[in-house]
Amino acid sequence: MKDITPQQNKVLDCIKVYIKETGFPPTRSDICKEMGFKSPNSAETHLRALEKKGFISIASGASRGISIINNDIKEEASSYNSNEYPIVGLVAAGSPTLASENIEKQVNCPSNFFSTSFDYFLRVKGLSMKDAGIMEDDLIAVKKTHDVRNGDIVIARIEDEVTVKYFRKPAEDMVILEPANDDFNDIEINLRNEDFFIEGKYVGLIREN
Amino acid sequence: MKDITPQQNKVLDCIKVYIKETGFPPTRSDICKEMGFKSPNSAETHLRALEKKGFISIASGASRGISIINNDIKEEASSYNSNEYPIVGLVAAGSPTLASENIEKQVNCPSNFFSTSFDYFLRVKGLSMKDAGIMEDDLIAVKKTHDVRNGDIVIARIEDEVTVKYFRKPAEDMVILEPANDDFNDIEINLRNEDFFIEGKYVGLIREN
DNA sequence: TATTATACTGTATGTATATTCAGTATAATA
DNA sequence: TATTATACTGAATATACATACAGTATAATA
Repeated sequence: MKDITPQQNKVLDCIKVYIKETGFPPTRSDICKEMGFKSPNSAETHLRALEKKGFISIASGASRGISIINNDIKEEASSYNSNEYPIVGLVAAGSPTLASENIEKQVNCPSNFFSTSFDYFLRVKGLSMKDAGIMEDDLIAVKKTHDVRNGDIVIARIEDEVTVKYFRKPAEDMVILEPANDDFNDIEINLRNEDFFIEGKYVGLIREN
Repeated sequence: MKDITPQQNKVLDCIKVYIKETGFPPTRSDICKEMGFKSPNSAETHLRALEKKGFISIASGASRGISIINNDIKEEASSYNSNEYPIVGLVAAGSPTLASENIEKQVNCPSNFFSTSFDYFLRVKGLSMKDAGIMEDDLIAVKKTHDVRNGDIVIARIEDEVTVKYFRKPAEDMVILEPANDDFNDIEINLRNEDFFIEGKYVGLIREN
């Protein structure tokens, strides 16, 4: 698809606004009023350009026969790609996080809800991340990844226990998990001795009150 | 609103289908083709009945000037219960909260996302509710209501300032707004002297990281 | 019983509207 | 340099369309 010019974009926007406000598309004359044109042909040529470039379709002969073609993938995703995401509890035993017995329920949520994509929600237990604003029973959106950096809030598994903490790696064989609450202590993990696994990364939070 | 007749409902459906398929509303003649009428006046009288009963509006003089009037209840019940909600900033001046200039953007969110329905998202400024897990730049889901109880987290306006705090009403003419942060002090409001208004109630929270 | 709402056919008409033709001007390509 | 795309004004016109008027018929109210 060819690039839209700034002026054509203005015309396209003005059509969208008109439809949103009135419920039906504008005439050439309506576009002229909105855009300040003095000839209906100004609107006509813009419409033909927008049609040629695939942004709208024009029904021949019909009045107000303009319809917006939604070929913007991102836009389409935002309006229609609403998916079910599982909510899992903080499972103590070393069973797979997403095993069906751990799934509390499925919630409907737009896939692009947070700036980063995510894979599931985790129901938080305890107040170890209180000062980061993560409270008991909050749902945190987790992106499954091993690529985490110092300062990230991670979902980690140590031996059989799953926990949410700040991540810090001061040495090649060492990881420190820091809570955001003075009542809790840092957890030091020696990667040579202990069974340690990064489940994923915290990318967002939802709280129901 | 008066009851719709079966035939009028057919006409209304046919208009909705036409809009969905073409992107613009039908003419009287189009309706005749769809419905099998032989006179444009058949469509006209149905349209006038639908207008009178509040199901559509008809722009006078405009071709295809039909627009469907959404009654909210029906939409919530039928469609994918996914809606656009506005995000508003904490507006200092006494301008209406939902005025377009205050709307940061619209986000798509299932309407039943939180256990309580809500009307808009408010972008939080400051850390006065930190110990309640409400951090700077969080989005709190606000339900517009005046019916708040002691202990609720409310969105209130004092004079020209909007704030989020715990609500307590120890006496008939007094309200105390309590922050959830030791660095902040309670706000006492004398309802007889001060301009005080409850914008709504906190029912949920979303954080993007 | 008279009136009003529903549910149509059929004709007519002014105007709203799409669309073509004729120009002017500028910037970007080939 | 010639050509094409963009960005307009201005006028003309065939037709798409809303809408009024004149009827017919049935069922539901008042």
